[in-house]
Parts: sequence; structure tokens; C-alpha cells
Amino acid sequence: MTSTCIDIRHLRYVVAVADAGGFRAAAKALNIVQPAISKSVKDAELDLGFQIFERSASGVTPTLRGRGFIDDARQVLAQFQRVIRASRQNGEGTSGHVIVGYSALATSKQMSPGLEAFQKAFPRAQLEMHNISTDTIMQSLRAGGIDVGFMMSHPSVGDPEIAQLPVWKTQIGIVTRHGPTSLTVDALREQPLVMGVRENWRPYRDFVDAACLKAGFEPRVVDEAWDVQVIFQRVATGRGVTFYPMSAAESLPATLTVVPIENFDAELTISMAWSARTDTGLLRDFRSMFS
Amino acid sequence: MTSTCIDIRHLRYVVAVADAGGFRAAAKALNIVQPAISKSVKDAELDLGFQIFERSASGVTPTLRGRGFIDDARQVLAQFQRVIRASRQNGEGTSGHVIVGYSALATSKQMSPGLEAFQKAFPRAQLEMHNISTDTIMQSLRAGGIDVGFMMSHPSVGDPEIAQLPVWKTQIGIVTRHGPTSLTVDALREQPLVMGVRENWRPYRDFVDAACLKAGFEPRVVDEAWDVQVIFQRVATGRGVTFYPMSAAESLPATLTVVPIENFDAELTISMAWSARTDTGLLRDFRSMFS
DNA sequence: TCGGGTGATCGCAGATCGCTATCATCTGAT
DNA sequence: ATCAGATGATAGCGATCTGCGATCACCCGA
Repeated sequence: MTSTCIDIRHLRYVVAVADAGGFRAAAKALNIVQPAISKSVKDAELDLGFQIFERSASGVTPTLRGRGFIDDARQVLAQFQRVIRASRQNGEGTSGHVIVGYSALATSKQMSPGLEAFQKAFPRAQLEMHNISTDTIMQSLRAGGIDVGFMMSHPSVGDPEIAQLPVWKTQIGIVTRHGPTSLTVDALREQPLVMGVRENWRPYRDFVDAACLKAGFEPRVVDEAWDVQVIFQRVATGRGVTFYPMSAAESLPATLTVVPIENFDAELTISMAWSARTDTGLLRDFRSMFS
Repeated sequence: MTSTCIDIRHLRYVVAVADAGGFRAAAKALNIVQPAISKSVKDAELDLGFQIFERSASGVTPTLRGRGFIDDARQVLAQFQRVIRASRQNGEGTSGHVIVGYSALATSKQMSPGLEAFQKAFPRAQLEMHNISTDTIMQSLRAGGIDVGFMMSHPSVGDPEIAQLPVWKTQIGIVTRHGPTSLTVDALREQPLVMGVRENWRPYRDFVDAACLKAGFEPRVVDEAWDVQVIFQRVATGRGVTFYPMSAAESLPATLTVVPIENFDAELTISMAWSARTDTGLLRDFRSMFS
């Protein structure tokens, strides 16, 4: 009877199993073999005194108590990793650490004043910016991987644990390579579109679909890409045009411009989001820069 | 060159070294040998990329960057341990966990209504009560070992990171075994006293000293004990009497009574304290039960 | 100068972790 | 009904790591 106390590794594996939905899938994600996962999870369950997962021949499902533990483990893991990361990056004499996740749609000059004000007010604090998708922002907020996110607000991203505050609004425009100064809905109707894949751009795609429906047409998507850079590249090579917030004009490649669409009602709201659970002191100071 | 990623064990050892003030002392505290500590700390420093401790022949002192890391490590460690502990104790379907530390002086019927209201409002939350000294409360609050503390408020326990809120006041009385209904200062002047050792009762001893000085005498302490139970036991065997808050009357052994002192101005304020950093959702709900 | 304190280094034994191979079981398509 | 393919569990083995003991190098104070 070796007491094998629980370890970060156990948490990592348990969370991986929960995320992957199975032992084998988790093993593949972690680049180790399945029996190692089996043993670790079993040891953890032995140490905790209860079953974390209900095993079946078609994967695993967390038990009731397991679900709570997994949520907690996510938090611990995120905090652990951020401390290591922050310490590695921290220079001499810095203190404090805020991790920001922002969707590509939120890239904008509206964000800069707040960031600069924060860095001026807290020069010893470290600000870490990550460009990630809206869905990933929500996940990371819940898990504690990021402290605050900037992204499009949308009913589908509602979550009682996550607080949101609208910070600015912007109209949707069209990104093209030859620069008209504006576009009519009729001109837009038959335009071939390049858009982000639904898997990674779900709320934005839904929003665009709704806006087009209201304008009386169905978007003709001829190409999809995972990343915003790839979308812009495709637009630049003439595959089509794409919808994009007017506020993100500055972040476009030099060869592209974003132009307004006449009589097209599509106003996007960009919100700041944070987890109600991890709302600590420095983070509150950060938020105050945007309100 | 094995990449030996940082682990909870590394954090544990680093914090232990910081607390013990040396590698050998930390080893003794952890019941392992010193070379194991040496290696772990070295591995951690290698992984982090900077020196955590400045070694000298007379012990170690944390470097500037080391201090920051140690503080963070304390938090991670505390959160880690609490998750494991909470999960082990959690019954089916509980969620949420609040750890309360309270000084012996704060034991009182004034605390109960708030606790009961909280448990009624959040029946699924787990409430963990720990009886610890005022100094330990402050340390644990900073390190994240407890969420909220009840203790005597006193200027010497001031700390910018720790928020405090007075929750009740009480006069100091005298605990004796034969029960007079009250005591005069003159009768008190020559009484032999049993008190808590300064090391563990510093703020309270300072407070009592000041009160006696104001009343015009110096307390004659004939016996000191570490624990409140031992103090009461000594009082019960007739070694002397002791000062104690009137509000804690209910927690006295049956053979002892606490009586007021005439014309003795010694009002103690009991405060609720919490860390501004770890002020999360459920904790705020807990606090609201007391204000 | 030397004893007692500090941390660092080296070699060894036991424990741990991950890998390979295999098993028991369930699911679902044929 | 059956069989291929999926699931997780188990056993044995080798590489690695952790902790132990003995020892070293150093510094401070008597």
C-alpha cells in the first residue's frame, strides 16, 4: 500500500480525460499511452476516495462528485501554469500579471487606450495578450486560463459565471482588395464570400447569417478558413470578400480595406468578459480602465 | 539533460525553504534529507530560469524575483491542497467551499447567526472551521489557506492586502473558578494571572498590557500556556485567573465563569478579515451574512 | 586555528512512470 | 447471431526519478 499522494500530473490527466471524453483520446492528446492514464486516474480516485469517472464501453462520463473535482482541478492547473509562466517571463522587479484573451474581431484602436492606461498606472504589472477565438475565450475564462476577454457579445455566449460589459459598438463592413468607398446591399448579394469556419467562428457566423437574412439574402460562402490571417490572404488573392467590423480597420493588411455597406443594419457589440469567481484586486483595476 | 518539469513537489519545497529560512531546516520540517531539497530547488531554478534563493553560509534569503515566485507558489499550494481536501470531504452533490479561521477570542454566540444564515442560504456549500491564532490567521489569509478569519482587530495586524470589518465589540472580563459577580480593579491588581504565551498571543497580550497600564498596574503573570484549553485548565486548578472577552462566556468550561471588572476600560473589537486578492463570489456571499 | 554551521555533490536503493502486450467487455454493423 | 472495432483494465519490464547516506567545500565565530 503505497500512499501515492495526488500530484499536478494526476490533475492534468483527469482534466485531459474529461476534455477528451475518454482514456484513449486523452492519452493521444497527451502523447502518452492509455494504460498510464488508467493508472493515474485510478490512483487519484483511490486517494480522493470516490469515483471520478463512470466507465463504460463507449467512453467515460464524470460522476456528480467528479464534475466538481474536475472544475476545481481546472482552476488549480490554470493557476499553476500561469504562475510558472509568469515567473519565467517576469523581469526583475515586476509584480502582478493579467492575461487578456481577445478575439480577432475585437482587435481595434478602441482597446489601446485602456491597455496603455493600465500599463501606465501599473508599470510593474505584466500584461499578456493572447489572440484566441470567442469560444476559447469563454472556456479559458471558466478554467482560469485567462483573466479577461474581449470579444463580440451575443446571447449564445451567455453564462451566469461570466460577467460581461459592453465596451464599444461597431458596424460591420466588407473587406475587399480594390477599394470602393462603400457598397450597396445589392452589390453585396452576389459577392463570393470568404469566412471563418463555423467550428471556430460560430457566434460571428450566426450573427452574419442573421444580418444577411434581415437584408433579404443568403450569404454565398465560397471558401472557409480557420484563421483570420488566412481569410485575409484569400481575400487578397481575389477568392472573394469578407465581413469584418469597421472598428478593426487598423489591423487589416495594407492591401485590403474595409468599407461600409449602405442600408445594412449589422451593429456588433464588443464586450469585456471576466469570470465572477476569479475577480481579484489587480484585475478589477484593469477593468476600471475600460469603464 | 532531462527537462524535469516543475511539479507541486517543487513548490512545496521552495515554500518550505522560504518558511524555514534554510535548506536543512526545511528538510527537517518535511521529514526528508537536505540533499533532496537542494536538488529540487536547483531543478526549479533551472526550469524557471532564475535564482530563487541567494545562498550564503548563514542560511538563504530569497532574491527579488524569488520573493514573487514564493508568494505565488504559496497561493497555488494552498489552492491545490484545499481542492484535494474539499473533494475528499465533499459529500454527494455539494459544491462550494469556505474555510474560516477564528481566534479563540472570537468564539462567541455573535458568530453563530451568520454561520447559520450562510448554511441555510447555501446548503450545498461546505463550511470548514479552524481554530487558529491571530498571527496564523493573518498568514493563512495571505497564503490562501483560509478564506476569512475572525479575530481581534488591532493596529498591529494592519495589512494593505487584508481587508477588515469590525463585526462586534465586547468588554474584557476575568475568568475565575469561584464565581463572584464582578471584580474591582483593586481586587484584580494582585491577582496571579495565567495568560497565553506571547509568541502565539501577541496582539492580545499587548492589548491586555495596555489596558492594565491604563488602569494603573502591571499584570502579574505567574503562568503561560500555548493553548486556550490549557489556560482554562490552569485557571480551574487554581493557578490564577485570566482575562477573556465577555462575549466568549458560552465557550467556557462549566466550572469557570467570566465576570466583568468594574471601572476597567478594555473593549475588544472582533473583526472579520479576508484577503482582497482572493475575494471570490461565494466568499462575498458569506461576508454579506455578517454585515 | 578549529569546531559548528551552511549548502552542494556523488553513488546507490527503492519507488514511480510510461511502454508493450494482452485481456475482458461492450457496441454496432453485417 | 456474429464478428470487427471500440472501450478501459491489467501485468511485466525498463528507464527515470526521488530520497538517503556519506562526503565535500565553504564561511563564520570562538
